[in-house]
This record gives sequence, C-alpha cells and structure tokens, in this order.
Amino acid sequence: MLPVDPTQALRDAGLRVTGPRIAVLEALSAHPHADTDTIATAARTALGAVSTQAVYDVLRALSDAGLARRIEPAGSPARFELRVGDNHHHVVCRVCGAIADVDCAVGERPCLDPSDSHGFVIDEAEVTYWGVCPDCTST
Amino acid sequence: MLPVDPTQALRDAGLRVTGPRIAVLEALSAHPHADTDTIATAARTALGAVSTQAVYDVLRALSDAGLARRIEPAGSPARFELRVGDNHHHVVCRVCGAIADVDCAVGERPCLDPSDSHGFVIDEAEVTYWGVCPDCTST
DNA sequence: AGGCAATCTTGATCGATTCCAGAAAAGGTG
DNA sequence: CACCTTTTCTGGAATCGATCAAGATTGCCT
Repeated sequence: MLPVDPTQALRDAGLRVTGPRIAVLEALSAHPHADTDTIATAARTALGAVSTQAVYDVLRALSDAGLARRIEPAGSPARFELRVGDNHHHVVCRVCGAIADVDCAVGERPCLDPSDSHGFVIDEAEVTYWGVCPDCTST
Repeated sequence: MLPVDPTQALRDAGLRVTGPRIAVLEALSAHPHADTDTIATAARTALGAVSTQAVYDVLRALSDAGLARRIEPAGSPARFELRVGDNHHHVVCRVCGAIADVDCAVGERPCLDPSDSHGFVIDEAEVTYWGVCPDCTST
C-alpha cells in the first residue's frame, strides 16, 4: 500500500487521472530519485507501453502541480522524487551517482540566508552535499 | 590588466601555453559565469578561429588543473568561473538565468554538515540560492 | 635543432529533452 | 447515458549541449 493513493493525489491536485500518471506515481514511490529512463521503464512494466513523451509530460505536470520535485545534480540526468512537503537536501555520490535524502536542519525555506544577495529576491536555498557513498568507499 | 597573468597561471599549473588557452582564460576573466558558447565566441573574437572541441578541451584541462571551476545550475548549460580559491556559492535567477557570487559565511569546505550523512564521506557542500534578479524583478 | 607527447581541427556521434501533428481519452453537461 | 470540449497520449523527427575519433600541429624539454 502506498502512503498516498495516486488517484486521490491526482484529483486533489486538479489533474486528470490517467494510466500513465498513476504508473509514474507508483514508479516514483518505488524508486525514489529515479531518472526518467528508470521511471519510463517501470511505467512500461506496469502498463505495457507508454511513450517517452507521456513520461516527460507527466513528470512536468506533476512538478508543476507540486506532487513531485525535480532534482538535477550536475553531470546527471534529471531525477524526480515525491517528497515535496518538507525542505530537505541531497547527498550525491561522486563515483556512482547515488542520491540520499538529508533532512534540513532548519526546516523552513529558504533555510539559509546569503551574506550578500546582490539584490536578488531569494526564495529557496538548495544544498547538495558531494561525497562518496558507503558502497563506493569500501570498494 | 588581469589579476593574474594567464601565461604564468598556465605554467604554474603545469599546462602548456597555447593561444586558445590564453583566449579562454581572458574570456573567463571578462565574463564570469559564462557558458561554453559565450566563451567560444569571445575566444574566436580574440583569435579569429577556435574549434568547439578546443574550447571544451581547454575548459576541462583548466577544471582538472584547478584554474577554473565548472558550475552547472539545473536547467542551464555548464558555466565556468575563475574563482576557485575560496568556497563561495551562487544565486541564480529563475527568470533569466543570471548568476552572481555569494561569499560563504564559513569559508572552509564543507561549510555545512548534514544532519545525517547516511554513511557518505562528504567533502563539499554546494549551495545554490534560487530567486529573481533585480532586472527581472523590476520588469 | 630534434623528438616526444600533448593539443587543436574537422566531422561524426550520443544522450537527454523537446517540438510537432494527429489520435485517444477523461470529465463535465444536458 | 450519450455528447462535446479540452487535455493528454502516441509516434516520429529535431534540437541542443557535450563528447568521441582520427589525423595534422605545435609546444616544450634535452
């Protein structure tokens, strides 16, 4: 059982309920931080056939609706996650690209204030920790 | 006059001194946070003709040698800057993509410690502030 | 000056993402 | 429950940033 019913989540967000959308939501639930290819493969396993564009469109719709969040570490294709309510950050492995969540110490965004904002109106501070994951360290 | 003589900087880093490299260094000095296309155009203005690969090779060589730093905000092509000694961060405009430097409050890296590192060995905390720049705010 | 090795040129290739036009389907309405 | 409008999905092609490959050049050390 999923933490949130995909159908209900879509309706609550004012989005139409379709096969590809449910499949993508379930794929995201099963594979946090998955890239589009992984999501597309999982969705196709569930539905039989889903076009690449449908996956991209769905992911964009979910991002716009606030149901999913797009994260894009440098040197990696876009990845998506369902955790959107809290303001958390990520650790990325320099070797294998694995991603893990890191809770924000502050909890509200922006959780950091720049020393000099240069006149920018800042609404978010995105933190990416770079390092090496346990698997790659031991190898 | 440049803060650092490109020729000397290249020699100090153990790199060969070539036309394209000097042109790229000067382009970076004149255009902080420039993307590869801007750098290539500036280099061609200075030299007459420089191949795209030369620009990419030079940028990689400079990054590897520690003379330049590659930054890659989500949704934007790779950009490069010469400030490498300090540990500073960036503000990115959501509208026009402009980038400005923000000094790090701590100064040493990693300047932040994650609350739970999940066993990762972390060596850097990269902070990206997202907002709207003065120009885009007034429009 | 001589020679090795790194570097630059031209051209092709690749992966991720988006554009396009048309077919299909979801959801509100009578 | 059938109909209609609007959104969404399909299939194919195209774009964009970045990289690879092979050969010609050139910088640098002896």
